[in-house]
Amino acid sequence: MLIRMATKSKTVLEESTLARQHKRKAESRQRLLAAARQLFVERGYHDTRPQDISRLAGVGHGTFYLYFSDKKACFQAFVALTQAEVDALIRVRLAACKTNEERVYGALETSMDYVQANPGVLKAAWAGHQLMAREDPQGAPTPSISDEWAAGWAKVILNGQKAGMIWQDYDPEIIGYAVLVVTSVVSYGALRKGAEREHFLTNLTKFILRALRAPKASTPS
Amino acid sequence: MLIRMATKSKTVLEESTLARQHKRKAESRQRLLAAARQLFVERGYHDTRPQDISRLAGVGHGTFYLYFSDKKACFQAFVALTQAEVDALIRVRLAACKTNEERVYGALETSMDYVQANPGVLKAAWAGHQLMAREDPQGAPTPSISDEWAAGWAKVILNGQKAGMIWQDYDPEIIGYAVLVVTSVVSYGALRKGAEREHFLTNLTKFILRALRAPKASTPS
Amino acid sequence: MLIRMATKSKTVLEESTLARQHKRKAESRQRLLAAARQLFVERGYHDTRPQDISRLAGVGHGTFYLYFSDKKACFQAFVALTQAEVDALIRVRLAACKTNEERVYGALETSMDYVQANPGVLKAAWAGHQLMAREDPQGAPTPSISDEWAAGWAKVILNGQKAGMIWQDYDPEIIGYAVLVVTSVVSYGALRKGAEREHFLTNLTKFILRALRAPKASTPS
Amino acid sequence: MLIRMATKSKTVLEESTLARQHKRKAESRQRLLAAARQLFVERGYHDTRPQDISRLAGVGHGTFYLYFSDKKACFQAFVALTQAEVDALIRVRLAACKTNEERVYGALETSMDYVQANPGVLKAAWAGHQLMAREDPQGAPTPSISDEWAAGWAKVILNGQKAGMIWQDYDPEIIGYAVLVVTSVVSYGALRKGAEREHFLTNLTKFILRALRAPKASTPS
DNA sequence: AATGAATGAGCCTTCATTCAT
DNA sequence: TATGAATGAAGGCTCATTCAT
Repeated sequence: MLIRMATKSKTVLEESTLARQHKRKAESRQRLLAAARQLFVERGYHDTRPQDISRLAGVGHGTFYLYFSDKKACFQAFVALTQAEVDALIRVRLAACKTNEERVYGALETSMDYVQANPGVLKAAWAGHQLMAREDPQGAPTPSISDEWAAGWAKVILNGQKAGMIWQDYDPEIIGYAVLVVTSVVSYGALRKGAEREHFLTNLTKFILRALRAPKASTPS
Repeated sequence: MLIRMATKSKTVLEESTLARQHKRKAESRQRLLAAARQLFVERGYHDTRPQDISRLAGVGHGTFYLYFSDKKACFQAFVALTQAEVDALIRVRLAACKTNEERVYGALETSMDYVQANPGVLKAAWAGHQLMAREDPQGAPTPSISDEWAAGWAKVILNGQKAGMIWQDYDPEIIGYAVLVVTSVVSYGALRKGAEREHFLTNLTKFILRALRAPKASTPS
Repeated sequence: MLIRMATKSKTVLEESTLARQHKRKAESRQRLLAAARQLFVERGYHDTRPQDISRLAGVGHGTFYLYFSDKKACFQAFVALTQAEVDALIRVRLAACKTNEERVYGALETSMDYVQANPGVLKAAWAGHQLMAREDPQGAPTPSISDEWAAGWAKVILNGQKAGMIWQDYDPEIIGYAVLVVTSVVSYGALRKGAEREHFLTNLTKFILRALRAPKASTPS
Repeated sequence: MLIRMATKSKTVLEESTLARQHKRKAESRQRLLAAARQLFVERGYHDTRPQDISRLAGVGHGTFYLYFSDKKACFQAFVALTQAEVDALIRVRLAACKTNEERVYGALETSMDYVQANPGVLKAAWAGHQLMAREDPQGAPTPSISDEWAAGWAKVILNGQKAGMIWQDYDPEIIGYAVLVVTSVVSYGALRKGAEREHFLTNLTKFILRALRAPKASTPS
């Protein structure tokens, strides 16, 4: 009995030790990623050193390389994280939308919310991503953040066309890309000239909707 | 006699030397800029070294610093050159336009022509420009290429509004930026999927015009 | 009762634990040494990290330092082990030899057997040993593997001289070293050009014996 | 006339400038190689840093990489230099030899002279060379110093066999290697125990000659 | 004006070792 | 005893810039 208890307690101890280590490990990665995000945003890819990230994260230099094989790998993790965050937000928002108006407005507003809550993050992720592509032409052609989103818009447009809501003569892929680009204006221009959020959003939403909407309703008159 | 000859020949020599030097000086700068453009486009800002530019230009390493105080200065010269080129082309084209349709289509076509004639140049100038801005936050806030163009579109839009051709509820600055961004799609997406030039151009032109054009209902009064 | 049981079981537990611990301790050291040998041979001293050794041995990184104070200490343990192995084999073989012919042939064959059974081990031990010597000039002047073996040959030669079998004008130490070096050829050149073992061995044996054996003319008197 | 003089003097100036630069360039390489030799010998390959070499040579850190693409490349240059030096010395010496006795003795003496004049150099070149081989298994299989020399001995032996001076039952390649290894003893053991040069040389020469010489002359008696 | 050898601060990365558990 | 996350000094190398000619 005692033996079993001892054995068990030992096991418990080991487990808790392991658990604590795992927790610590996970924490370190989190802190590194948070620091990386901050610095990549503030200084850009080339002016951020692994050392800086480590110091800001409060860990040793070498620890960085326990979690990322590379400076590049760290950046890609940052990009992936950002992409996943925005993607999740938009997905949630769009799920509740029924009309294209709502979709466009929702996507724009969600992006803008994210941009305002995380100033510069989307811009940094986007800009750095372009660099990566050039530097490593034969490396795994990291699927661009934008490509997936543009494809999403293309699908929305195609559905709109089938329903007669969107001009039939559009090429969904091209226009999908155009819509994406307009929505991306929020990540660059949001805070310029103190343009107010509402004003900004309304203008862009109208712009897109008017460009898309087929003159069906207006024809029958 | 000997003196006069010497004097004269010296003067002549100096003149021709100076002339040649000026010519040579201008030539060297040209060649450096041409080399810089090629390399900045092919490799991007960070992966292009002054030494590479000099070698490609066929001049000594040190010569680079006779014409540019800095690597950064060289890049800015490249950006300014590119901007001036495109600007001139568009200006010429738009001068002959009478309707907004023509203006939009003309601007898009001119940009696309430039992009196809100089693949990657606009993209490189744009991308690198963003880097500069971050790296030197207090330095002369280099006027963005895009800002001027966006302002141009804003003016076009304002005029259109006065003439009742464009929705009155648009903020010219914001929509000017949106139009610019859509036109910039040509510099990124032009060659994707072998989309044919005509197809691409038509789609984007329609997109912009439909977004801008006010319904006839609003014209009367 | 409970106490006694507890006490007894505790004692039992301790004993078995201790026993197991000892066994485990010995096992861990063995496994580390085996892993170290493999890696030192495959990659050489500088390209083998304690972490690699630990992983290959299937123990934690820190465990390495429970058994070796140092990476260097681990290497020296490996060298000592290798030396001991070969030494034991040769000692056994020579014990049964009566003539110098047998001794030379036996030593060569034993070395070659070892080299073929453990490819690269002797070479690695030898090469690494040289490094150690240079890196730690004031440290305990690790007795060279070769020095002891050379001394062994010197003794053999001296005996041969006394018996009139070996040239009297040889300096046993120098020639001992020469013999050793020739025998060491097997560890470098054994597998070159697929030279057959027999051929190789015969050549080297003849070479050494002819160099050593005194002419019969000098025997009488 | 004056013009031509001016032109000419300019040309002369340019030439002398180029010449001086070339000279300076050559000098830097020389100094770097000399420093590299000293440090590789004193500390071995792994404990010598490019920085150390540069500092000892009296040039900047980066200058090192103007002359050697790599630390490894620098070491290989050192090895090649050493090999060339010894090779030239031996070649000169052997050219004047008529008998094998002279050849063996000459080669040994030359090597020993070199070793005494440049203590440790041969040893360092040899030892480091072995490391290189392991570290870069697929790299250009740098022809070993020893392989060429062994081949040289093999040729000597073959000729000796044709002339009936050397045992017919030897495989020239194997025995060539054995002879080389014995001669290499001088680079390792020369200064051990203060063995006197003459004594050492004589012993090794006898050893080799007795191993090689066929008992022709002694048969007819 | 032109050259190109020289410079050295600074970057990314590795790895032998420690220590909290 | 055993673990493995954490450490940070040190290494090899790059490249924007200077300077003697």
